[in-house]
Formats: sequence, structure tokens, C-alpha cells
Amino acid sequence: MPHAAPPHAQTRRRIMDAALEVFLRDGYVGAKTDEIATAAGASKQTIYKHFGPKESLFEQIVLDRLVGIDQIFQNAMGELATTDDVETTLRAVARRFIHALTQPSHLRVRRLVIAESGRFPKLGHAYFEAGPERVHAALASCFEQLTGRGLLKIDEPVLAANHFTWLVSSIPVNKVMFCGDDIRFPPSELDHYADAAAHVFLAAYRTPG
Amino acid sequence: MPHAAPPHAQTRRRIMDAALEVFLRDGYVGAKTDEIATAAGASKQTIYKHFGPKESLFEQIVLDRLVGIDQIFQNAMGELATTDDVETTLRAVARRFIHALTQPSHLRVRRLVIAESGRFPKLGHAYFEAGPERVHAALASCFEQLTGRGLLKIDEPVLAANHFTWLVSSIPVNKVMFCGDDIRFPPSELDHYADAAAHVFLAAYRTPG
DNA sequence: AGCGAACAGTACCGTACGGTACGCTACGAG
DNA sequence: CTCGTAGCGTACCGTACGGTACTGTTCGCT
Repeated sequence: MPHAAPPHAQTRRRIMDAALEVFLRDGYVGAKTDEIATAAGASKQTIYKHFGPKESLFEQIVLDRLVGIDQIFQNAMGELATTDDVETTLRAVARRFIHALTQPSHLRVRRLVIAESGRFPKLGHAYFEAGPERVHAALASCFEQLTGRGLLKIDEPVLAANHFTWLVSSIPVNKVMFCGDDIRFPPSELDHYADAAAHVFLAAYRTPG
Repeated sequence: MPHAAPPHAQTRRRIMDAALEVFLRDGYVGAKTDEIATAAGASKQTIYKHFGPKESLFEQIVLDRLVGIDQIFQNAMGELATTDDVETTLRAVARRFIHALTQPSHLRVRRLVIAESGRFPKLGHAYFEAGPERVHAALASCFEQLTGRGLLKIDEPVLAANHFTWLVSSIPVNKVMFCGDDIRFPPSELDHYADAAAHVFLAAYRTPG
């Protein structure tokens, strides 16, 4: 821990964390470099030295938050592909999924990217590919395996993956998009959404009998 | 070019239309009052006379776009509550729904409200209530009637209404949120999403037999 | 004709913000 | 000790933007 001398990286992280916070709160245009510097306990020169102009700083920070964004969801999928009890496992996946997704740390970034996707189209695309699309691809691959094993009946795996994720997450996610990140959902409510979503999904995609 | 003397309302509308366009393109902070004035063919004085400061202008314009926002969807529901052929009608509703929802004129406002919901929390709430929540309430009431008539089996009508609308619209809506309003979906693709959504919904909520 | 409201055009004010320059301190390596 | 690197703090520059004042003009009304 008291590793004393990482000269560069530490300052860099401090700036990125502080800047992200300011960008999340005020948006790209509303964020002021002076405030970022103050919040980071750094000087503006240092920021410009490390990241170049404001646009570049913004892109680097958001892009940085995107690496591995799908990992938590991939993890949430767990042993889905290899289970024998699809219903139980899928419900568990849905629950882990919705709890992970409704973390403010995730939804605030999501809203920021949506807000700035006009000014930074690349960021919008990058988020979409690194997040939803990756998750849907992984989920679709699970569904294919389960279909192959006769446990599900799915013709269009990617479409089904979309159905599953949006069924699970749309209610809380959309509410937060419009009503702010300070909304907290009781865990029981999230569980209820997850269970209901899994129920609907299985009604449509479970093998009959 | 001969001016035909406008009674205030016409100037007002010209300003509101131009300002909305600029706000949609640049966001609240990015929009410049000078540019709004130029785009409206009006002078800044006139704008301030009619709407007061920038914040007030923004709120009035967005609020104005919210009245009746649910009407197109209510209309899309048509004779849903009184039909005897739930499957056919529901599929038709889903198609009308997704085509109405994916109009750029709607999605651009949606994105703007999300983007500014931090700075203007009231607008976020107002949008959510005037849009999704109203639609869900109306849809839920249809579902209750259909359940009463034994054509559907729905315990939680509002939850089911959420399932239906998000099942139908989530794929294109979310894509546009991240990838920009210039994305156009082939009508056949939208129809496919609508049909698949109706299928999933009915599998879960149709009365057995 | 004459009055007043509505409006365009433009100049203007104050301030705030992105970005840079400069001078200073602290520290690790040789 | 000395030099190079990383960083802080502050002052500074140019510009741009929200908002106002002022002037002149068009139009409706009486």
C-alpha cells in the first residue's frame, strides 16, 4: 500500500476521478476546467499536460470508464449456459443483472453518454458496443447453447437477448434517466421486476412441455 | 419581402420552433441566444420580451412539446379494449406504437430531456408523467378490461403495460439514444420488432387454452 | 394624421471560461 | 550539488455569451 513513488499515474487518476465527477454533474459544456482542477487538487497546467484540451480529456475519461463495463454483466450470467434448471438460473441472472445495472455509478455514466452523444458521436457508439451489444452477444450465445440442449426454444438469439435485458432493466433504468440518479429502488422491488421479467421471458421462450 | 403584421402568437411560435431546433442540436448550455434569434428571424429583445431569460425560454418550450405527447399512443391503442381478437389487435397496436415512437421528432425531445434532467429536474418528471406513465396507465386500463373479459390473464396491469411498451420499443429507442437521431429503421424491421414483442407478451399474458 | 405596440438591428456591458505563460517548490538520480 | 521532472499557484489573454439599452421602423387602430 504505502508504495511511495508512482509519480505519474496517481495524479492522473486523481484528475480523471475528479473530472468525471464534474462532467457527470454538469455535462460537458457546463463543466469548468477550473473547477475540475480544484476538485482534483491539481493545477490546470497539469491537466492540460496530461490530457490536452477539454474535448480530449472528456473522451479519455469516458472511454476509460467503458473498458470492462460488460464484465459485471458477463459475471452476472454465471453458469447460465451450463445449468440444467433454466428457470431458477435465469431468475438468479435477472436479479444479479438488475442490481448491477441500477448502480448509480453505471446509470450516471449512461446518462452522460446519451446527453453528449450528439457532440461526441464516437462515445455513443463506443458505449453501445462496449455495453449493451457485448452483453447481448454473450447472452445470445448462452441462449444458443440452451436451445441446442433443448432447454429453450429460441430462433433469434440476439433478439431474445434484447427481450431479456430490456424486460429486466427498462423500468428502473428509464425512470432514472428522467427522474435522476438519486432515486433508490428497494431491493425487493428490483427482485420483483427481475422475477416478473424472467417469468415473461420463459413463457415465450421455454420449450413447451 | 412583405411582412404581414403578425399578432404576437405568430412571432411567439416562430421563436419557439427555432429555439427548440437549436436546443435539440446543441443542448441547453450549448445553445446560444444569438443563434436562436437569428434562426427565428427575430431580435433578442423580442425573445426576452416574450419568454424572459434563457432558463424560462427552455422550460416553456419543452413543456409546450409535452402537452398531448401521449395522444398519439392513446390513438395507437385504438379499439384494443373492445376487441375480440386480442392477438391481431395487439400486434397492430404494437406496430402503430413502434412507428409512432421512432419518429425523430419524438426521440430528439426525449434525448434532450434526459440530457437536461439534471439541470431541470422538473422537466424530467413532467416528461415521464406526461409520456410513459400516462401511456402505461391507459394501457393498463385496457388490460384490466381484457382480463375482466377473460381474454388476458394479468395480475399487475401497470407492470404488464411496462412489459409491453418496453418490449416493443426498447431496441430502436435505445439505439437512437446512443447512436443519434439520424438512424433510420426500415419499416419491415420495426414491424418485426413489434410482432416479436407481441408474441412474447401474449405467450406470458394470454389466457391458457 | 397621429398615437402606441410590436419588432428588427446593433451596439454595448459584465462576466466567465478555455487555454497559456511564468515563476515557484519538491524530489529522485547521477 | 546539480540537473531534470512533476507539479502548484496565479496572473493573464482573447473571446464568447447572457442580458440590456437605444434607435428606428412597420403596422394597427382611432
